[in-house]
Amino acid sequence: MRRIAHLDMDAFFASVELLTYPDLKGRPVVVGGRNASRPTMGQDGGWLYPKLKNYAGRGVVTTSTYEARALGVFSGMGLMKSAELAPEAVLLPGNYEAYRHYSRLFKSAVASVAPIIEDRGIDEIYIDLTDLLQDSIEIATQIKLAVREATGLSCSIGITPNKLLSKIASDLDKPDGITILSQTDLEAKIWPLAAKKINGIGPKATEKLKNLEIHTIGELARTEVALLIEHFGQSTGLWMNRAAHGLDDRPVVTESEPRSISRETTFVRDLHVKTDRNELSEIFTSLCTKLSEDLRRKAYASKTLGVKLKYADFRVVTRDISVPHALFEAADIRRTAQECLKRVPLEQKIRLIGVKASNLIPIEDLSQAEPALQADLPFDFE
DNA sequence: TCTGGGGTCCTAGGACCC
DNA sequence: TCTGGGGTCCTAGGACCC
Repeated sequence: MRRIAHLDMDAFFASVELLTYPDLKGRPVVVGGRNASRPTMGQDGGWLYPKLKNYAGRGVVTTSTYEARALGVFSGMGLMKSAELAPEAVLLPGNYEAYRHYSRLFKSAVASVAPIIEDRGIDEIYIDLTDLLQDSIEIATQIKLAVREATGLSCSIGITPNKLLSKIASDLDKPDGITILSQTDLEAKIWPLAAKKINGIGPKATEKLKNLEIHTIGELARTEVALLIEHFGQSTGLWMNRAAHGLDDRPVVTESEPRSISRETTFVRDLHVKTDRNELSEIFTSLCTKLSEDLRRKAYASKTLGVKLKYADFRVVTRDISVPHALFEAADIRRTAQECLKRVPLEQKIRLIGVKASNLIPIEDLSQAEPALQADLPFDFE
């Protein structure tokens, strides 16, 4: 039997901000907004904080403190809408360098206790505890202490036989909690929960399940697998059934290569190629330059370049193109992405543009004989 | 002035090859 | 003059996650 932990940092971005602004502790605080202003120092040496109600512009809530969540403000919510719910809440712009710094700190603190770690983004990880000797409760306590000593931050931990259950478990006692479950807890602790608590069941699937009168994980577990396959297809249907029974074989993956690297930006106002050509062109070039820098820094070249456009009405289109020789120079990216752009309808106003590199080849593998050079053999020997 | 940015994985049709 | 079955790659879109 495996023993897998899921660790989730509590309100991570907001909590990092509270380290800088400790007097905000206990108040509703929201992180988000691209051009939100930083707090300024007042006459008396105290901080003056910008309020949510004074923000104007595009943008969503990235993280909110538990006090803000109590007012109905959650991640992903538009800032203008959240200002109606919590006008007096403090709004801070994101400081991603600081978040990455604390992310590295907490992950290395965990590694000092339990080294088999799967990265799941900036604020959460899976940990394989199977080969450790101590009780789960002891390990969890030790990990939380190490994280707190390294960062001053709290986290919540779930420990169960697999990733699926641990992800659910870590959410059951938040913030600063520890939840340890075994398969025998399934009926009592997991089945009463909403089906969307299963990682992988999102808004669309939840809606479809609701139409089948399936709301909880228990109801999902008691549904004939044939019915699930009928509505969701073979692989999703089988997976949903297994998930509802708490079954999940996925290993903790400690290393992986990136599949794609991308840059995108939403404009302050919607733009049109006809009237805003120069501005668009400048933004497009700058995205290509940044993407090139990202590729160089991570030491990858790309054989498939793509563009993404979001129209004013939120429709999204993508176009991509594969090239015979992997590239990473800004000028090459710009030229190739331009080819993709030519195939996108541009009659309407645009709110977002993005550039993506996929089919990534590590730069160190690049000097190997290029397949294109060998492709010109005169005969087909088969 | 509702709705960010960076990712992963899956599906599905068509081209092309054997 | 009529019909295979695999396989891979490419492209576009969509669901989902943090």
